[in-house]
Amino acid sequence: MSTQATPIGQESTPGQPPEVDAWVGLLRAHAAATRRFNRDLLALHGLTINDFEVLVHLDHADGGRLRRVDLSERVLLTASGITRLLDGLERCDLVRKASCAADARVTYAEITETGRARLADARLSHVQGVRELFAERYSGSELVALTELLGRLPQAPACPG
Amino acid sequence: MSTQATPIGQESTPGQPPEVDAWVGLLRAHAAATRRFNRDLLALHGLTINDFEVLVHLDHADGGRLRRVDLSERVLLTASGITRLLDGLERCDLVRKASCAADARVTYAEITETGRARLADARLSHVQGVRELFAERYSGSELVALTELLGRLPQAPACPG
DNA sequence: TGAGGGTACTTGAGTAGGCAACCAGAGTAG
DNA sequence: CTACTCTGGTTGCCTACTCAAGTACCCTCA
Repeated sequence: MSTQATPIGQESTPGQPPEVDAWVGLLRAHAAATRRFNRDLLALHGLTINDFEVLVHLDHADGGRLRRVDLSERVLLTASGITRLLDGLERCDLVRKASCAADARVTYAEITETGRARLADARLSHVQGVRELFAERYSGSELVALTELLGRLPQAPACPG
Repeated sequence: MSTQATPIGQESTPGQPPEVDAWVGLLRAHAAATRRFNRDLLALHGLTINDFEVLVHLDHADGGRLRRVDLSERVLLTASGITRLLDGLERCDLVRKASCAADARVTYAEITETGRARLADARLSHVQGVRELFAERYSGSELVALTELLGRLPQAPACPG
């Protein structure tokens, strides 16, 4: 019984404090959107959302390469998560390893030409999908507001505590 | 270079259309918050976020029971996801099966007394955690706005297309 | 120079959850 | 009653990820 009776199909979890409502909303929104995008991306381009995000970051990075640590911060995966994700991308030849002259510990992940091509391809339909989903429901200023609000939350790179 | 230089540690993915920014924000916010809550919830009460949500819904439901289908809509898991999640909860005796007289196909998930107790327990600290995280960053009206905005997204129960 | 501690990454083991294929009961339609 | 379809649910197989432990390297500081 807020401003507007929940427009949702089900009552989500009534009577909760507003913080919890927001959290549940985030959870549901993420679950729904994620599933949808993942499915599309996977079906059309054989990439998961995270694969895609990683490629985007590499593509954008200087020299098309990033240290694994930096990647893991950017996409919020653990180090091991990144290792395995990159394993997959390497097998598909979308990414290759490169070593660092200055520090033998680091292995760069470097996007390949195949990777760039695949990304360009996927970007087209994925970004399109994202834009549609969001544009259908939000005005420009609402998008800005949403982004700003969401932006306040994250930044727990790996282990906040 | 928007209204306010990205307050984030890294530039996330600059130059994207606003819809994509919002989407990336959602992804990151979810990843960060989820990891944190899941860890706490798991450490303190041996529950995942989804376990918790399921218990909440059961607790709130009429007779403490719901059909699996309905549960899966509420927490946005697939049918199989729900089955396995409930397997776990049943093993811990937090939930039990109950059959439906009117329709032999359905098996209710019914919260047990142990389940209610565990939930009450977990709720305390979890809700507290959620409230803190959100209250730290949002005013009351911002919370409402955020919830409303997020609420527009979901509702792809299983297979929208 | 060599011991201690931090950092980059990998690996082993385990969990969550998706998809596809399946079964069983429920509702029709003939 | 049989046949067909729809719906609720479970199962097999597989992927993505996490955590914890381990390896290799860097960087002190004595």
